Amino acid sequence: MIKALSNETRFRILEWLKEPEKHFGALAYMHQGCDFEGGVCVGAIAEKSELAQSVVSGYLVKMQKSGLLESKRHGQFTYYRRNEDGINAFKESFLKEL
Amino acid sequence: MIKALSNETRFRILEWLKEPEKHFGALAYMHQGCDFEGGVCVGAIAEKSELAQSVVSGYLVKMQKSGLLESKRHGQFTYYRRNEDGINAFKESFLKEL
DNA sequence: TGTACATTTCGATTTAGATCGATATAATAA
DNA sequence: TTATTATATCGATCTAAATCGAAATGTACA
Repeated sequence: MIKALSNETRFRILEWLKEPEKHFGALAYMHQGCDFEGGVCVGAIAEKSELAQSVVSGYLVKMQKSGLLESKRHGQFTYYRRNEDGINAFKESFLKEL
Repeated sequence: MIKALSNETRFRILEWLKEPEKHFGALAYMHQGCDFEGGVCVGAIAEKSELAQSVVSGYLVKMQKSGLLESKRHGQFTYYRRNEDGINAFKESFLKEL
């Protein structure tokens, strides 16, 4: 997880996803009431980060595997959002071990 | 600082330095009452990490510049110890931003 | 002063990470 | 079924990190 955070773009993505409505267009993220609130689709994150779509796709997979993000496929879109449980667990172990 | 922590050896060094007396020989670290208590010399850290001394020297410089460690030269030895202020500041900003 | 030892710096090599474009896969819509 | 769009994967290239041994620097001491 530390390695996932050690890249500046990946770090920023995690910040953007704290407030999707502030950083992404209304069509890019899933709204209140849906079954994956706060999730943002890959293309929107790629556009915002100004990196190739393939790069960002790989980043997101990596961040999910490390426990920073969680994802859900919805039709042709894959939505990613913060995995708050994973992040909090990381924070705790970080405070203890460091 | 995140990048400094993203290397496993560097991370372990920081852990070792939490309890120098448990991880290093009595001659390797500075004892209570001296002017740099808890400091461990480069050679001892290099030996423990099983990497070339030149590698570890570079690591320690990097960790100091990032704010994780502080150092003091004492004769021919350079002693390194945790920079608790820097580490705590990092923890705080980490909890807030993440 | 010159030898011994600790540390740092340097140059070279190997490995890992970043990044892209092209292609493959998956889902939708005509 | 075919064309379109979204995402994921692949192969190639370039850059950064890891790592080593050798040489340079700094310090102590005979």
